[in-house]
Amino acid sequence: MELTGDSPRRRILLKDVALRASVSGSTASRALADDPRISLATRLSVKAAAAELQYVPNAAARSLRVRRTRTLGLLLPDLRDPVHGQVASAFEQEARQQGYSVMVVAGERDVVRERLALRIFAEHGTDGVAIVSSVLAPRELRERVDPARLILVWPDHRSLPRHDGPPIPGVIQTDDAGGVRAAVTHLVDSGYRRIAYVESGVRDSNSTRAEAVAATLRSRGIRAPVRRFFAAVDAWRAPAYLAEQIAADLPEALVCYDDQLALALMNALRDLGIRVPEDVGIVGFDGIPYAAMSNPRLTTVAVPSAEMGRAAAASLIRAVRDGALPEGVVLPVGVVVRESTRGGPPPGGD
Amino acid sequence: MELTGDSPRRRILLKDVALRASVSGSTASRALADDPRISLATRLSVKAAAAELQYVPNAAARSLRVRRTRTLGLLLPDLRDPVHGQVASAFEQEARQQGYSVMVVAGERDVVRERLALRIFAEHGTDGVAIVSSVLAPRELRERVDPARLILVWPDHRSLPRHDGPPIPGVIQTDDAGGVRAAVTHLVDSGYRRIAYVESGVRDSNSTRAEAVAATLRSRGIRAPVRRFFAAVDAWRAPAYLAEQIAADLPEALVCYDDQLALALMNALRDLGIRVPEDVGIVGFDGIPYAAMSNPRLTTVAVPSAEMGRAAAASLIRAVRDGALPEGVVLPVGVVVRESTRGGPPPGGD
DNA sequence: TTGTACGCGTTATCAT
DNA sequence: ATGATAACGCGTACAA
Repeated sequence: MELTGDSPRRRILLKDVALRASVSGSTASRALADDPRISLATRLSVKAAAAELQYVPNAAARSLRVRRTRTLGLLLPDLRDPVHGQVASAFEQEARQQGYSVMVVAGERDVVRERLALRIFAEHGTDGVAIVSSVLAPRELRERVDPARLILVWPDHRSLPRHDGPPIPGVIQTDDAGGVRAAVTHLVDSGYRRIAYVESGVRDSNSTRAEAVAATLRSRGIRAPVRRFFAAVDAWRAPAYLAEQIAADLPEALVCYDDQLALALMNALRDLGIRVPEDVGIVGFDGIPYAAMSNPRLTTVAVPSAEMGRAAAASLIRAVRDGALPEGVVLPVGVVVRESTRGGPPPGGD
Repeated sequence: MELTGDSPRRRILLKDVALRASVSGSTASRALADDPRISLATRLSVKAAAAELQYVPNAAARSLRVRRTRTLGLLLPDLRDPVHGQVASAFEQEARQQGYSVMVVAGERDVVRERLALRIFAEHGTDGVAIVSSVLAPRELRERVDPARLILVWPDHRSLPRHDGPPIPGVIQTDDAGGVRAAVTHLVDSGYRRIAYVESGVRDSNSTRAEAVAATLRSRGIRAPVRRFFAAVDAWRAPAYLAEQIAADLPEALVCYDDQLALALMNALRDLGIRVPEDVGIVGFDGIPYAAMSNPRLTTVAVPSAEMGRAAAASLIRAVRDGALPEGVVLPVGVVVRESTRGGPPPGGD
């Protein structure tokens, strides 16, 4: 069976290229890898042959040999919300620029799905994995994934040491507490006193923010306990009930778990005839683009989501290359004062 | 070298499992695959061994053999915007539920990057690929990717036959023109006459919408040519200049390329003292969640983004399984009337 | 500078 | 019902 049996577009193999360039398979392989031991002439002719035949190397075969896939695993809670979309986007972009592909899995804040994701990554032999705000404990993560090839993108998390210690290798953190502190300081400086926090779900990041609100108020000598409202995880879809609760005992300002919730709440409060910021000040968290376009524009604690994704990919690739975790990073988080709180700039800014 | 040489966590192989269960490699393989020829007893004992050893199969080796990767490629323009985030999310979710992993690449509306993506998919041997609104022509796509394993998620696109013909196999379309028609009809019925379209970039989907606006107005006997404003691709980031242009010759209503642009414009017009909908009506496109939370809430043409992603994954998997493209799909697109146009419901609805 | 031969871990064919 | 063996496509140690 010679050249005859080429049925509908058989896949081109390395040996086809080699044959065409009249060299051996190994030479072809080396030529394509720009091995300096191969003469420039043959290198060129092999590449020409590869181009003509539209040769595409088989990643499976290659990774079976070299034990690397040039693939990264990215596990995050959800691709829908702007923050994680931004993180994923930046991660993928950085990875692609460095020659890595990325396999994404949305864990949906579900333990089972997250474990499954890790298994999938293991099966596919991703060179490294990055995990964004998982519900699995860091400890379990490091058990299931080679810790030397694992980057954690973690908001200021309770189960990790506080950010004011040294950065933890392989961990990208954000100074959530610092951001909240700045926001609450802004509120207090603007004369707000009766400040409430609107919680969301039961995630750790929520507690961090709640505690930061309370701590800052305490440090400013405001003794009344901070009022807390509880929103379901997806409350932003149907915030009417929550808005009513809040309206029934309206504080002077609301610090919300995130921008989605803040925007939804602002929207629902409007239906109740409550004006922002005249009747109540509102502060969000995340700094999504829509926070800058709402009416009134939302004062928020802005997190560098794109930088988180980029840094995660960059760190992960370095970890893969060096075989050791790079320095951890703590990214700054700051308040952006807009129109939903008093003391901000006059309308028209931003 | 017996059991001694197990240096830092050697990876567990199938033969380790086989050894532990005292069967051959082939039996182990079959047992794990639930091959009925293997006795139930050995099947169980093999699985037990695999579990104890935490065996994880090597996908590279497997796909080298079986020529399938249980991996899907997803190429889309951008993971940042809500629409594609939604599509990606639904795609990944459906794929995962059916046992497939997904490799995403953002093409960023760049020809080179899109071609690179296709090559990456080819190298990794994805079982199929889905392409969302690419800038590459369908023709080129079908040249570079096996057309029997290629799903196109295509808004009502000029280079494809119109949606009112039969659906095209392997293509998920949306009835963009129909949606725009409904929106413009709503405007005309509400008394709007001088209607302008705000374009974005030079993409085909833009033309489809622009033409649909014009055609609908014509069919309603409005003879004045529709005024067109031109926004750069990323105009929503800095819409002030565009807003000034529009304000200088204010039409009665604006139909915008998409919601982001509409929201940004509404925001910028506000700075110019122009009220919506009193001074000008605004219609968006996409139906992103924030359109429902703006002030005033945005009237928009809603596209079923999640369903697009889900359908794409489902179709692709069927294509992979059956070796042939499933029926095409045309998804409905409808106008959602809110507060940014007159004739909508009174404030408080939605 | 280039070619030969082997092995990566798995599944499938063929024998038993 | 199970085992031995070959093959998937590539990279590389070794030989020439």
